[in-house]
Order: sequence, then structure tokens, then C-alpha cells
Amino acid sequence: MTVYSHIYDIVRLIPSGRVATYGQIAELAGLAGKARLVGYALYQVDMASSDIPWHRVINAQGKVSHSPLRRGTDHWQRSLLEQEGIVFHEDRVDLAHYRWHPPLGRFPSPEDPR
DNA sequence: AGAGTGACATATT
DNA sequence: CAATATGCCACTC
Repeated sequence: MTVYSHIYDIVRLIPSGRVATYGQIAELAGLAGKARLVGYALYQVDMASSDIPWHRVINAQGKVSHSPLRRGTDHWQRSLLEQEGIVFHEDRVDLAHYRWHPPLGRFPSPEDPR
């Protein structure tokens, strides 16, 4: 596979009702500073039939990132988040309140098997 | 092999 | 607030 498999592993850990930012995921995945790769990785995900909670990843401004390539799925993302109880305030969520904090201790990383 | 692109982030103007 | 600039790197011609 690709380096993205690990990104997906991290995203899968985000619980319902919480969100994470691209940069945050990148860092947890051992890709600090490479947030763009996270966005690219999620773009590859099959939104309809994937076990990855892709909608819980938003940008550092607390907003849903949109792009012409998404063809309206950005609204779909917001919808899913609201279903989980996340409240948007002026097109933005309060990261201080909803940001996911990963489990403490060691984290699975490619360089750190077991 | 080189250039362009992008679900980003941060800093600056 | 919005527009730029720069760093980042896998992917696609």
C-alpha cells in the first residue's frame, strides 16, 4: 500500500462527536508538517462505503475544507458532524471544545512497531 | 525527469 | 476579514 494507510489508522480512532485537524492527524501519523498529505489521503477515501470517519477531519480554522473537486460533499460532511452533536457557529466549530485528544502514551507509528 | 497540483498550516500584509 | 507567500510531498501528466 502507501504511506496513507497509517493516516487512515489514526483517523479511525477519532470518536463520534469529536473532530481533528489535518495537521493534528499528520503529526500523530509521524508526518509532522505534511498536513497536505492527509487531505490528499482522505480525498482517496470512498466516502460512501468506507469504515473511515473522514468527516471528522477539518482544517485548523475549525471549518470544513471545500474544494471544487469535492462536488458538494463538503455539505455532506457538515451534515454528518451535526448528526453527531457538533454545533456549527458561523460555518465553524469550536475546536477548543470539540477537538479530539488522542489516547495518552505511546502511539502506533511506522517507526515504532510495538 | 521536471512541472504542476492540492480535503493543509502558519505567517505576513 | 481576505489575499499572498512559503514549506511540505505524493501523485499525475
